[in-house]
Amino acid sequence: MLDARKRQVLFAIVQDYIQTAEPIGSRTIAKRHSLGVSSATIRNEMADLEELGFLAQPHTSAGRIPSDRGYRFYVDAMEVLPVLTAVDAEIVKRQLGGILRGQQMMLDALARLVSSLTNYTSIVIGPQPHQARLKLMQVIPLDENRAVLMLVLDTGMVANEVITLPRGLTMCDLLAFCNYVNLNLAGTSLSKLKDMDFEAYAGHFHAGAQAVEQAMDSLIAGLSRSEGDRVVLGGATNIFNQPEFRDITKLRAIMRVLDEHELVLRLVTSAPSAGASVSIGAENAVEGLRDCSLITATYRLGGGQTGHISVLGPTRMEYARVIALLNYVTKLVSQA
Amino acid sequence: MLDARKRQVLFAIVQDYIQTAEPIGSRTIAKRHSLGVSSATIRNEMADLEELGFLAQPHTSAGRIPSDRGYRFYVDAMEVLPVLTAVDAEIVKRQLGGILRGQQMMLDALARLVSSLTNYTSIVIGPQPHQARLKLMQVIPLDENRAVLMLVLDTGMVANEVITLPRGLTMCDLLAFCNYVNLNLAGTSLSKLKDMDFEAYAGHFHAGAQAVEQAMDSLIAGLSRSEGDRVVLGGATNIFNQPEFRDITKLRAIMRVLDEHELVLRLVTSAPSAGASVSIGAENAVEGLRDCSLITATYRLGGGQTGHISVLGPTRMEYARVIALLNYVTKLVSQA
DNA sequence: TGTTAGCACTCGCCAGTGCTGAGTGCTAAC
DNA sequence: GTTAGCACTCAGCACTGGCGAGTGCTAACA
Repeated sequence: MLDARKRQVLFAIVQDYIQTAEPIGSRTIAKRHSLGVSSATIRNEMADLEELGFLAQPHTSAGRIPSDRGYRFYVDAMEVLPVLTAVDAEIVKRQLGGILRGQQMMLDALARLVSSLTNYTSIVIGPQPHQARLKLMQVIPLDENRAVLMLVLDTGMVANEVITLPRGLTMCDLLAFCNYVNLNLAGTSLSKLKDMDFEAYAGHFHAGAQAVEQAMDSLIAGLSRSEGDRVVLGGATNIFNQPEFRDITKLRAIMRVLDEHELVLRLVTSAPSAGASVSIGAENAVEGLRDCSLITATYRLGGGQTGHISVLGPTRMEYARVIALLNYVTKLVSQA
Repeated sequence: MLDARKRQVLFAIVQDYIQTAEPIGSRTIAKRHSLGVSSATIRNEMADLEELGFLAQPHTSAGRIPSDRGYRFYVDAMEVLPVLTAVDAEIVKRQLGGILRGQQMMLDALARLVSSLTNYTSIVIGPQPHQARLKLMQVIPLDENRAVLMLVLDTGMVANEVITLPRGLTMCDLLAFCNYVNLNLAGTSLSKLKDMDFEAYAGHFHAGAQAVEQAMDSLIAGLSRSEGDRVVLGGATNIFNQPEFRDITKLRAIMRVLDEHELVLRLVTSAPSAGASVSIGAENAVEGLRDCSLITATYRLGGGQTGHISVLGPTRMEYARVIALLNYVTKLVSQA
């Protein structure tokens, strides 16, 4: 597609621009990278690359910057997976060890780790136990008319809610209902539970059936939400440090996107799940991320649960390093 | 302290500046507020007010803007509590009703409500059950070597964690430990539990005592964290809309403060808890909030639990409206 | 004694100007 | 195919003068 020298020139520009955030001129390349040709030759190559759509010129007499397509070519050309420096790997291993030792995975600690290592904003999506099934329901009386309702899934996930007994519903009734659920619904999948009508099950109470129905719905909703809504951001303020976002309107657009967790969830989970996937600039479906790149990697826990870790930065992103990092982190998380 | 006309002039400037965010000139006041005197007289008053420290002049030939002290005087002078407009009250009542109906208080829904009504950033601090006591410990086996450990407090708060049985620790041992805890530690306060050494209690197991100790510590830490770490932000991006924060460095300073939840917690909880407390500009101990005002109100649930709702905005804030709103919201929350 | 009109003065803002330097594209020579 | 040289372009910067909003001061007035 591109001859060897064009690739060298393109890669030189991408790498320099990632470092400096300044348009790169032909003389700069001739000096900093020893390609063995003069700046004039590089100028010709650059003109060709621009015509092919790999480079862009902010204005007539400025240097060139990579276009989205240029970055795309650069990323695709990294046929060998970029490797992590030993230092980075050591840091990750040590810190991640601490995070994973606790039985519960701390999504926010994970997000913080990734963002502090990359200096970009990180997005962590918690695992979604699609196949989770009801293990046990429990009622724990607190006093005469309050009790904790509790649902436990076989994945170990727990939802609980305090219920105040409405008139006509006794603690005994509630315990009976609980027994009934345990006898008949243990092993039912979360998605089936979601569609279930508990008012019918609770129907043999004289009153208070709706209250029970309402509480159960809320519990199940809580469980399914804590399934999908597990979007955690890390280092959102790192965006402020990028010179391309010194313009406040761009910043605002990005922040607005990050605020909408459902949107973020869709964006991240729609990435192909093999290895680290990169979407550059306008490749992002969302208008506000037109100047951003998103790198997403997937981790897999036992039991078919999967989650994602993403890094959001400007298109001028340290692709190699971030990809290496995400691959490493997801590998370690998956092994835990 | 200030004669009637000086107060009128000061209040006029504060109110106009809150609306326009532009320095206010003497002619503007003479026209918009019918004080019955000419702009020249107002100029004299303004010069006096500046000398007294209530006003400031961005540069020689600009209008005046209120200083921190000016805002402070304005706020203190609202001896009658500002009232909420009927429209606002209606919105709050309807929306808050929905939020409070669910048994668990949804802190983030609350934060969203307050920020959407005020167009500022809101900070909600969840209730801290200082006096919470252990109600019950439970072990729910999931399979041969995994179980959910669960602690329930008398407030209805629940913490749970999946534990994988280490070598030498059987499910029976774990259940025995659980019984032991229930017999001996029910009714113990959370703060005491925090200092407790469970390894000793679990000591009659041949092995696995540390694993239990570790899990218990993590559970208790989780409970005390979900006690205090319940800092929820709403509408953080609203700050972007304020013209005074078009400068990105100020914005960054504020965001950095908001990112540190412990700092925010200290800041908000240190406010005097009677009514709505206002801290203006440099009154905020934190450097980054030098240009902000923070209005904090406290809500009280049953059982001595208290929490806070704050609104963070520029010093040029709609004090009256926000104070009225916070008073109303905290009243409704406290009644629920 | 307080209030007011008038006037000179200040200063931010804006548009226009000229200069500089970085970088390009083209051409002719190697 | 490569290179040196040169004319050209254009953003950025500093400087300028005019405009307008607003002030402070003074002298006259009630």
